[in-house]
Amino acid sequence: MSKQKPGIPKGMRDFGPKEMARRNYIFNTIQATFKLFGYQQLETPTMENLSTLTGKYGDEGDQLLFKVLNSGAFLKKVDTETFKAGENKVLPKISEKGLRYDLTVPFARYVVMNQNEITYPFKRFQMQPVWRADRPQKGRYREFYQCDADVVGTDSLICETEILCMIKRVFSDFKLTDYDIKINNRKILTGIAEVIGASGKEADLCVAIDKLDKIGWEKVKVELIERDFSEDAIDKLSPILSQNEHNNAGWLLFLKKYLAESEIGLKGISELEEVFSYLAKMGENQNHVVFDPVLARGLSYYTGAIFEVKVNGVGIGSVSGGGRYDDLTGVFGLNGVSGVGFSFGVDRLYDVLEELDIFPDDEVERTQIMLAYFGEEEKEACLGILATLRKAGIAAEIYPDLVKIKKQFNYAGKKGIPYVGVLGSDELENNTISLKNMISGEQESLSLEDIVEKIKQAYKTA
RNA sequence: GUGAUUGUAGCUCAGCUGGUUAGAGCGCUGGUUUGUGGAUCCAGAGGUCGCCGGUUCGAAACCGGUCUUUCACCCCA
Repeated sequence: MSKQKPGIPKGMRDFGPKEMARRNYIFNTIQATFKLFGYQQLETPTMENLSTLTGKYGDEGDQLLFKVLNSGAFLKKVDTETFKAGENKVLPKISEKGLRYDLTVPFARYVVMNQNEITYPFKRFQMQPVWRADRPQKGRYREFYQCDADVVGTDSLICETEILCMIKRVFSDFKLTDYDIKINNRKILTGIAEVIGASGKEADLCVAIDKLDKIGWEKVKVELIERDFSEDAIDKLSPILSQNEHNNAGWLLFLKKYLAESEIGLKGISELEEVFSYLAKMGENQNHVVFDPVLARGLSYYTGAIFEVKVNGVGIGSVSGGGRYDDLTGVFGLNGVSGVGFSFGVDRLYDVLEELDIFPDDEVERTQIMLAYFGEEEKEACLGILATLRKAGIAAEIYPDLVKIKKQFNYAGKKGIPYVGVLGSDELENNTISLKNMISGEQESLSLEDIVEKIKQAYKTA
């Protein structure tokens, strides 16, 4: 048997103890806020039927789906003729399952399957990995976690407002101060497209305009022409782009005039105004909330509010996004269920907190005391002590092998364990334990009861 | 999907225009101390030079392919 070098597939990552402590901090922080706002947890399977997934994310999205080969003789259904017809013909015959691409579509599937058991409005959160066969690069992985919170079965704009509140709360928990929650409304985009005489082309419009900061107005113009926008339309668009408004209220005032001819556009504005008014009533200001009339998001199913959160000063894309979709469950045969939701990208949040170096100290998950000993007899005595410590709620461990005391200390030092209790013949005789503080280096002889007290005390003050 | 880029010891990297036994620092193991870790000193172990093939008397180095890393574009969390 030849030795093989271990490795993991492209775009996949391991998370060691340190990463996990930090990731759990992120998960716990987000989860606490979700629960505080009345969301309940849901999990769905890793694999979905390919028929559930395909066609929901556009052609590009379909390309990025990980497909799972059928079990058994998967080639059985493929004859020479279909094989020659190419992968589009072969694929459905050899693969009927795929890895989930996001959490929203599986959620929609769940809602439809359980429509009669669910109490509406249904507020659920979900924190699970998703997979995309993308080319990995900065802030982009093939396996990454999303933390979604969605409400279905209500049109109330209170939900949108609460999303703003949740984002603000989570970010404040993370001690993030410089970030923007960009908000827009799909209806405003539709209105703009209407007003410039390019109805139905808001998606193209946004892809082009989104690059304004990056490539400049002239190049955006070129792209707009390439995307089949008329000169006239581009002229009509320019007032928005030259608008120098940085204030939400000012923007809305401007757009009310600009979109005066578009009923749907005005609807979008009034929805936004309603969200802002709720926000005020919930005692929140509009800090970090930035209205961006050209914000659009890839997923075409959004019909109302659109959110995207970007942390400033770091080279990482958006860390959170979402919006309202009026008919997500429609494709699964359940019409008239409106929903709104958003998602935190855990892996990108991790990168952001890392880059800004604002992770809290992760001492909490450490073992508090380790027992070291000199011989067989002492080792057995340690086992009882160990049980007592754990019963008292102290994270304790014993070095499992009888080795030199130096090695036992070394282990404790490496692992950052703050206390080591030493048992030797003297201690055994006097019924004491020598407790060494690994940080100060001090050592004292104590009874087991004293040690329990001391460690509990040390952690209470910490 | 397009265009670049990376791969040498556990880690971070040297290795000149192809030339004998591939190096350093850190880490690791052991000793200095058969009852005390993080310091010093001493010793030692660890590498099919990503993988496959080609050119050559000779390849870690050159060429082709492939996988992987990182990055930009596309798109997206």
